Amino acid sequence: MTVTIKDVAQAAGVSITTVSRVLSNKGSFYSEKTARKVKKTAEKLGYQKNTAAAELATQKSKAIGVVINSTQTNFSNSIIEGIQQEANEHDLSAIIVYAGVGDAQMQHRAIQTVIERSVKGILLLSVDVSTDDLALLNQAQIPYISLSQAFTDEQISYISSNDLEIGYQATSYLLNKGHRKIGLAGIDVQKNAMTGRNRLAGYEKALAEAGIKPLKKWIQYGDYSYDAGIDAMKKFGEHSGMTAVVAASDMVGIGLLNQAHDYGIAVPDDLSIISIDGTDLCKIVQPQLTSVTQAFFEMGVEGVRALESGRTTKFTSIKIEERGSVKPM
Amino acid sequence: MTVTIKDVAQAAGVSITTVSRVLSNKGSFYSEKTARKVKKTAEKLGYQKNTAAAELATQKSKAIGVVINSTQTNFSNSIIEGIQQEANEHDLSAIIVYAGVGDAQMQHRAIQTVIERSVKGILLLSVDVSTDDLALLNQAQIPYISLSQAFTDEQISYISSNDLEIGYQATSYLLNKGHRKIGLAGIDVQKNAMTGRNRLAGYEKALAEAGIKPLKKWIQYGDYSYDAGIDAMKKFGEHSGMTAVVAASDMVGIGLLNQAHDYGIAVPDDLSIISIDGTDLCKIVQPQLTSVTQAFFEMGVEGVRALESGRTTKFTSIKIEERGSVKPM
DNA sequence: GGTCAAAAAGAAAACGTTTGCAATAGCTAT
DNA sequence: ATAGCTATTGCAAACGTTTTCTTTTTGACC
Repeated sequence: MTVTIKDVAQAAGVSITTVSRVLSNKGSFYSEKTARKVKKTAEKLGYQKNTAAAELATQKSKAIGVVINSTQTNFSNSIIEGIQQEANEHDLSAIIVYAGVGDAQMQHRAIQTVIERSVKGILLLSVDVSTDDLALLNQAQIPYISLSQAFTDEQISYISSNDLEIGYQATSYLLNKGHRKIGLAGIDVQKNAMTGRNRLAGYEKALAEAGIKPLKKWIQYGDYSYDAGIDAMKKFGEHSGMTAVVAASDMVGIGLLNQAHDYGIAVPDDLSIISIDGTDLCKIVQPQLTSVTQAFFEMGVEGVRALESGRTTKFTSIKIEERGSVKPM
Repeated sequence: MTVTIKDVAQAAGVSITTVSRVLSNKGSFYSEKTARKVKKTAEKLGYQKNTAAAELATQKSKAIGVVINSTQTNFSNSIIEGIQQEANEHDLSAIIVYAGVGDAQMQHRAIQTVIERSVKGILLLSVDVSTDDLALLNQAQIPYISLSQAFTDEQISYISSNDLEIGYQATSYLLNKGHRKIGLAGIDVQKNAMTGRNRLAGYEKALAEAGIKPLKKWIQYGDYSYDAGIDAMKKFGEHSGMTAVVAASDMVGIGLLNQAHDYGIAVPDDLSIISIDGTDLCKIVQPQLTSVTQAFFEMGVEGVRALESGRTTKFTSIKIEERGSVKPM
């Protein structure tokens, strides 16, 4: 029923070898004339390549697997776009599979799926790799890279922002604006990924350098979500005495913003907020959120490049974008 | 290097047939004892199935292809989650390919990619199918369904909201609240998809039933984006006389909201806004946006069900969610 | 026209599964 | 013990490509 290379060969009056060579552009093993003929009949017959067969024959895949944790989706789109663009460049296709949210079993299964498709490399998007996952990954002999999250475990390569630097710069920025009582909201320090712990370390470092010891209540943990922002603000309370907060993500920043609004705390007049991520969300709230912006698109691009060229551990750039949510003391 | 079914067979002292049957759970063609033995050796050797080979042999795929237009990404996540959940249910995996934004060639190529992987079905997410795409799709003999967008072309099955009804209900809701001068912002009526035209028709129908003929300037076209919302509000101007607007999407709604804010127009006191989509974005702006909420997750679920069961054209439910952006006259 | 190298084309094996069919082993009923 | 089952196992072909190795064709040169 489906038309194969064989049908094309027959119709064009050549061997399947020739058809294969023409259709996969294998240099100059054929004449221009036959090439034209083959291409035309292929077109006419509506031939579609069978990737499964090709990959089986060549023993290599033209696909990269992307495993994505669907929780923090507001920046993963940018990463995926970066991946997609660079993949196109290398004539690769991306197979994206969702790992659910916080479901260890589903996540394991997602990894399994891409491995079984014997992709040439795996990109892990905000995936909190477990020991089991790691074992599976290593056994499969397929290169993999974590995107946007760093791990202590030496064997996990990653491409991400330098989270310590993020925490440090965000906090320093506020210090430079004259703030002294600075909070940190929404970070998660329980995960395998180092993200939360590193940002916290950066925050503490900047504060320490300024001779400030943060009160315990200045630091509110959470899962980077909008609700975590709301909760953090509630924990801070209406009269915290704090003048500025570093939000662990844009969503946390917005949660903070809205709860502050409910409390009648004006941003940035009464409270300054700087959020981490710098996605488009920052621009659609009022006031717009000043942010430490990460280079998500670039992470995607660099991810596939690293897969192509061998492993690399690398930080992507960050920059502070000033909008309207921070005011000097 | 990679361990195959053959290695497992050898190590376990059985034929590859038996291994194949055990590992793919083919009923009771083997004894419990051998099954255990095979499974154990497979595990020990770190065997991973080669999906390409399996799909080639069975002539059928356990994957569905999802082609997604990356523009309107704020609701596609929900759809994808629905797809993913239902796919898991059916032991299917989803291959997601991005079609870029408004790049006809890249879109065509994305469709090509999933076809070449001979998936068992294709889901098109907010893809504005062109004539060329359609030809390709039809020729491939693979069932496909458009999600979230309907087309006039009879041959394109779709699962989406009833856009006429959306426009009608949104407008009627405002009419019931006593509004008379009602605008419509951000719709696109140029595309192949009927979305924009249907919503416009619903809007006009509701107005007509109330005996109102909309002024030309009440209707502002756009591409469903945040900027389209900003632009629309600018076109409306500071003194439009309108008391309510239907926004073509949440992003448009937020654009409207912010530009209104800049003009010193209070929402909902001076202007009511109802937006179409009802994603989480509605809840993170101030005031929260009242919306006609679409069942995106359900679209995803129904999409893979339809692919499993044969084609269906079907509308998913919509409902109005009252939040803070509409006020009775 | 004959020689020879280069270019073009083809035959066949290989990739790792699944599966129809054949073969064997293990029973039960005689 | 034997025929006749059934439950289990194995052989070998098939899936649609790619690629190595051979063979054929072409055409440039004398």
